[in-house]
Amino acid sequence: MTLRAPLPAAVPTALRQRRKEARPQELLDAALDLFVEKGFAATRSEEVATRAGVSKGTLYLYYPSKEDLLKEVIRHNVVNQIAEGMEIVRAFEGSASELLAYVLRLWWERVGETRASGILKLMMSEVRNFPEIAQFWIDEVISPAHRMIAGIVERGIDGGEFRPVNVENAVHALIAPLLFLVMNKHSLGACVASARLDPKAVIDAQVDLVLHGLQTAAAKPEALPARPARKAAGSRR
Amino acid sequence: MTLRAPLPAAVPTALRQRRKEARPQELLDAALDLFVEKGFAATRSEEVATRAGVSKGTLYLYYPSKEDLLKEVIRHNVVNQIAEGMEIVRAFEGSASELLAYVLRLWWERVGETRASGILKLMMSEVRNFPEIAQFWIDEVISPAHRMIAGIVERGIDGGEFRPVNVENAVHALIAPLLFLVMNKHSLGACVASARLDPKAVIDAQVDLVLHGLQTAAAKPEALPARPARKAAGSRR
Amino acid sequence: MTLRAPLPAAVPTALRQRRKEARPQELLDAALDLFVEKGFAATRSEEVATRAGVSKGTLYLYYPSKEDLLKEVIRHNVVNQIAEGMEIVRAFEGSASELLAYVLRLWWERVGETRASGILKLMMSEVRNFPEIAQFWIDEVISPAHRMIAGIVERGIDGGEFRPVNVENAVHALIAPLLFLVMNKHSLGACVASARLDPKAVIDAQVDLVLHGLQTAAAKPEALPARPARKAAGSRR
Amino acid sequence: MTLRAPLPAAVPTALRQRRKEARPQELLDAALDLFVEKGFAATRSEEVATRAGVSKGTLYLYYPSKEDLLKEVIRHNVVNQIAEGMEIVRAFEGSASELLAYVLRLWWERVGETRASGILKLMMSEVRNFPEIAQFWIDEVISPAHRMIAGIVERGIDGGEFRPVNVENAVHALIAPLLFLVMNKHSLGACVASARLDPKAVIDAQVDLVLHGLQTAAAKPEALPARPARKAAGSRR
DNA sequence: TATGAATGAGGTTTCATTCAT
DNA sequence: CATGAATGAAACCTCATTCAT
Repeated sequence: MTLRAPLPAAVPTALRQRRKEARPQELLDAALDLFVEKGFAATRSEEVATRAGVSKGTLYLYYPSKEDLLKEVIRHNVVNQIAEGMEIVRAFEGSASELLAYVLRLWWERVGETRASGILKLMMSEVRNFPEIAQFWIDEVISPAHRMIAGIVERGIDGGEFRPVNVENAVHALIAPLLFLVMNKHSLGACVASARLDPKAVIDAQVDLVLHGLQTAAAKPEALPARPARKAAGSRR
Repeated sequence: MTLRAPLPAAVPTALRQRRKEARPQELLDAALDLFVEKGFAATRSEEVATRAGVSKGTLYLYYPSKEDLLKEVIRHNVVNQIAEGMEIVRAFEGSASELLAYVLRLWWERVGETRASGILKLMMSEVRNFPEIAQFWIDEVISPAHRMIAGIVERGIDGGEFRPVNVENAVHALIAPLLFLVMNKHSLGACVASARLDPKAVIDAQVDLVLHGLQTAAAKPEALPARPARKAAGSRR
Repeated sequence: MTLRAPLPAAVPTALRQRRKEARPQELLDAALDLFVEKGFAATRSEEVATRAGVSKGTLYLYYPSKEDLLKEVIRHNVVNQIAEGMEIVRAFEGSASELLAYVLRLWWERVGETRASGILKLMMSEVRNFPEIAQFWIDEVISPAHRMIAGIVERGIDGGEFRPVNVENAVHALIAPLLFLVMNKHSLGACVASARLDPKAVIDAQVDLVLHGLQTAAAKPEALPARPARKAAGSRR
Repeated sequence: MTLRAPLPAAVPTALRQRRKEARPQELLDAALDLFVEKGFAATRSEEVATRAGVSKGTLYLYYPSKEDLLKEVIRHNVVNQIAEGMEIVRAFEGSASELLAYVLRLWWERVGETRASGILKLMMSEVRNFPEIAQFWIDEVISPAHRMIAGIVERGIDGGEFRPVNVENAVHALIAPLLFLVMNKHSLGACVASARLDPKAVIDAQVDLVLHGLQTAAAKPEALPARPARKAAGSRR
């Protein structure tokens, strides 16, 4: 929670200009962090301003109300996350198993590890107070993401690589651990060091497990080409 | 989420007595529902009182502050959930696969479907504001639950029924969809009908998938004795 | 601007009860005084509360917003002022001249001299900011009052006591000085002692003048039976 | 109340020059309009600037504070209104009745109909918040105006044209309807079309009525030479 | 015990004013 | 001179908590 010191009296033009243009982004970032950390209602708008290095009044120069700020935070952190993913999926040439493993890991690097992952927690925690956001979220995030994962699973089934499972449920099984990791990162894991999970390990294990579960007997051997499956070893607790 | 009508003017003594004894439970239930629905900060203590059918002042006769109420809500909804589960696991005589399937489904019926599931969402949303709860939650819920599931997985591995996977990660893979379902139930699924998942189907699919992933080749055929594995059929979207 | 001292810690029941019932009236009175004195926008809601002897919060227990308070102030001070006047007019048995003189003087005593007269200034100053009040004001005050005065003038014309002037304009001529006195009372007259008018004298003079102007030659002599017309004397400045 | 469009990108020097010199007047006009319409406290200084076609900062280059702006608005709209009137009165050669009728009608044309009339409403509404203005207003407006009207009335009495009434009160009776019209114009009449009065008709009627009331029997017939007295006829409502 | 009127600290938002450009 | 981004005091309003009954 590094609080930036208040602006010195005189700021050179160049810097002022740069800051002005950066303001919206800085405010949105500060707001996202705080909303995720403390919840929307428990975050004071002045805190957001202070963390972004401006005064209370300045925040209201950019966003007309705290609620508008929330909506903008969501809108801003949602765009185009999916489009890019779609492209990657389309271009990928390997097996469905490889693609799934790749996509899940990539998502963690691009979203899970970044500040944007907080949006997930924010939505989980706050949608019920802002139901008009729900549909937007479904249309922009949930549906495209489902379609993308579903496409991969279908590709695997069609190519004989996966068992003919119910696609929708397989999608849930693949998405659930990502959500699990994000929630851990932004709740318990943020409070208690010992509760913190190792995301990459969990994802690898999940990929291993689910692919094992999805694959037909014939496809099994090549299951996880990228990284060797971790054996239980002594860490079993 | 039964909203009780305001008390009629004259309440027979017997009923009054009964209600008086039920007060704490009613207050805790009302508080849980509202905290889960709107978040702790966004819930007014008067709302809790009103939903429990008492006046604002009465709430403070039972709980000295809103924060104490929150803690009591959590404490109250956490006790004994685990002990019982442990007993069931110990007594179970079938295969590890059967036991896992049984435990997951049972948990959904006993917790997921009940008001108590909200505690999970509550913790996800609020721990960071009440870090002193975190350790309690870990000690009373996370650790025992992990140990319980881990015990089953280990039993399966030791008995040659499961591959020798990393137990901890397998536990996460098994728990994640439960969390996924609970979060869905209490966030998006509560706003948008079309986003609502069918929990039993998701759990079945998850059990199917993960057991497939866990089991050694030899154990495969009997995977899901209780219910037939759902085939993808035309529902694949 | 006598500020009542804050309530002592313990107030006996009887008094508490009495005060609670009196609250709305006390708040409306305080609000009226302050809105008239400083204007709506320049009056802080806490001032209203303090002048009524309660805290800020209490004000909001009775009126959900400052604007609602204003509307209630207006509504409350407008009712039934007119109905009573109508009755008096109907029952009056003397000449139209006498009735006019009587009604104008009575209005000053019943309204002009009381706190309620401030409503007039309030309306003058604030209607444009609350146009939805305008029609209410016209329907409840302006129109009935006009009809009442017009009735008297018509009675005088029909009875040959007054010249056949345009009734509507005569009404304006009769009402204007009342407004003039009210505005004086609540603006300049409230600031500068020397600017303060003697309302009764002004009304008498106005009655004298307008009746002289209205009356036919035949009716003249009895013009002002109640009080002798003031001669200019030396006070002419 | 001409709302000026925002300045085009490039303004020819000549025009810019002209505008620059006109700035103070434009700002004062905008301020007067807004203060009259919304009240001093409810008018934001940015609105004034915008209506005058300049930026917020520019306003402060001309007037050091909103309150100073108000005072300047008043001072500016008050000067010389009176001096001119005095001259007219001195030069007038007709009867006192004619002069009164002329002066009242002239005032309406020169002040009542113009933006400057708003100053009256502004004073009524705001003096109590700015008592230091009160004396200025009395000295510059009230007293001279009274003296002027009083002079005419006295001239009439001295010449045997008017009855020897109390001059001061006669002055009030003559001024009241002007105030009445101004208040109507700037309050109810500005909100509700049906409440709008016809100022010239009201003034004529008032002149008619009061002259009738003032004049001695001998002077009566010539009462209103300029315009025919309006008969009640069917318009009596 | 139960009530609900009252309180006032604290949050959201506005806006007069400043100042670097 | 003119601009408009930035400030922060101050206004409106909320709500956790108290307390007399």
